[in-house]
Amino acid sequence: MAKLTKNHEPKTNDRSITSRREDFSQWYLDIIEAAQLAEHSPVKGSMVIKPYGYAIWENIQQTLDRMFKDTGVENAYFPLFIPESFLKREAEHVAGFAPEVAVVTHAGGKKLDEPLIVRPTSETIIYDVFSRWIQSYRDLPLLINQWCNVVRWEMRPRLFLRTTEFLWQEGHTVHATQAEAEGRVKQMIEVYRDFVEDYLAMPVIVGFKSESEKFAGAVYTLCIESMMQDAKALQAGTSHMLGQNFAKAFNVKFLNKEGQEEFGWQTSWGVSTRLIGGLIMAHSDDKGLVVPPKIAPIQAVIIPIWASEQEKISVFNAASNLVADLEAANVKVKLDDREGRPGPKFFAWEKKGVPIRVEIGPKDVAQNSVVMVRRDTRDKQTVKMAGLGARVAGELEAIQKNLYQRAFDFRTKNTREIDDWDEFKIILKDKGGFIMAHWCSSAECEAKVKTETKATIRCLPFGQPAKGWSASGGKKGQCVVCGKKSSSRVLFAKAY
RNA sequence: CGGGCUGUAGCGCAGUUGGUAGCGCGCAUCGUUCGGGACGAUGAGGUCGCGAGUUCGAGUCUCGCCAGCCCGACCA
Repeated sequence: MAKLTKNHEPKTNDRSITSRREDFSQWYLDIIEAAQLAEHSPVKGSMVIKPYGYAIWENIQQTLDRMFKDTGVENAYFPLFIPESFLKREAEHVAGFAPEVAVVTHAGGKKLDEPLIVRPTSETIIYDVFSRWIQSYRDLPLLINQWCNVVRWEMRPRLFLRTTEFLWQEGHTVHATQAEAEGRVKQMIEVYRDFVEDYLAMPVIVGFKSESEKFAGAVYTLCIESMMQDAKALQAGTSHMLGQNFAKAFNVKFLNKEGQEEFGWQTSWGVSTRLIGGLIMAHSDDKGLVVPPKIAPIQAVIIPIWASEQEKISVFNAASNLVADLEAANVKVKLDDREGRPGPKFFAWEKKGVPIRVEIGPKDVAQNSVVMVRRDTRDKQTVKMAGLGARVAGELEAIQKNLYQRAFDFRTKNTREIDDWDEFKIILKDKGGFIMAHWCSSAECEAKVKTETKATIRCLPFGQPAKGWSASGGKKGQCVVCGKKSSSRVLFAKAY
């Protein structure tokens, strides 16, 4: 578990980001503990999410939920337990998930006729229900989302990134045509991209998963991939084109305008509490968590400083005016009115990643000013009390931009185009990061890369000149492994 | 399931050739303090991972088991 020194600094305090890569997992755990986000539960692999961590999740939920609803999606809820036979109806799906499902064999004091699985994802049970909801093309498109927990019995759990039980949302849609379904797949990955880039300030690369990495049962999978501060990749969200695979397995049919029976075209898409893990690894520093303002439960904290009782009265007086001013400017503000010295409070809020700290003491009251400190740069300045709300709001925007830019620059610095197999191996061993390399599309070459370097194909990127990698993605070349013809570069990286 | 490391107070750790349990932080009370982790005094807190064995005596030695972490296979 996390080790804190006697002064409660994360123990990697004096190290730079690069040197910390050696001990990145410990650093990551330190941040989670220091920020009071989560802890291990008595059951191996599951975690307790503490109030502050959950508050971040709630902000993620609320924002995404609004974005989904803007595209016509509605929320619903489906059962936790799924008959085992459901899982088996789609061949690829069962092959992909069977090893990691938890199975309930006994309940109510007796053995069940048919075992129930705890959902690892809900395609099967939802589509069984959909088959009864849908009769006519007039029932389409059906656009449903659910927020829930799922269970996947993974071998190596990791707080937030891969826990046995995790919270997520899973969207499931049914469409009358293939084209419409494909449009939805694209639309939702773009929603994820917007959310992750604009709110979580994590630049992502959007693309297709390779055949071997796609969702079990999908025709193809789109994903967003982000780079963490140790230059490894994190899959932050996926959107699957299911074609008619599940429709055929679960009898999701409708009558078209011509009165003919057709199978529906389906999609599913999801993001999870893993996003919180991504947030931590993308932005935090050796002082603790750094939360982008747009997702922060508390955007500004006011710390009053006083010695005498008289000072306390005047300082609190001024502080409560500031609270009102900041609230009027739509800043989520907290006044830390606890007893105690200011020093420990500074550290406590810094560890939680609150974007802006406002210090107000007798000197400030006398001069009608306050001290404002940014979490991202730790830049400290004296500013006027009047108009503080607007000033802080502006600063929050600047922090949001800066975090994105910092992550973007880091990714750029650690992304390389490689055409030589030996160089490919050396770079992955010594530096890691993203490698854009040509690939012949064969599963053999993909597997060879994985065995020899531990890197995988993260995605086959779309061209995205505006926001991401844009170099010679479209140019033809030769597979970095076997030398055969390749039509474009793909993204290789070691991943979480 | 393989390879390595670790289990002693809430957390981090020390504990010598086997001799009756310690330190730091944190916590509680009081006082002085209060602009980047204050100081003093007093105090609470332990089935030394579990179980056997050796011994007058085991945190320490032996055997077995369990748990956790790291590295691989799995993965949102």
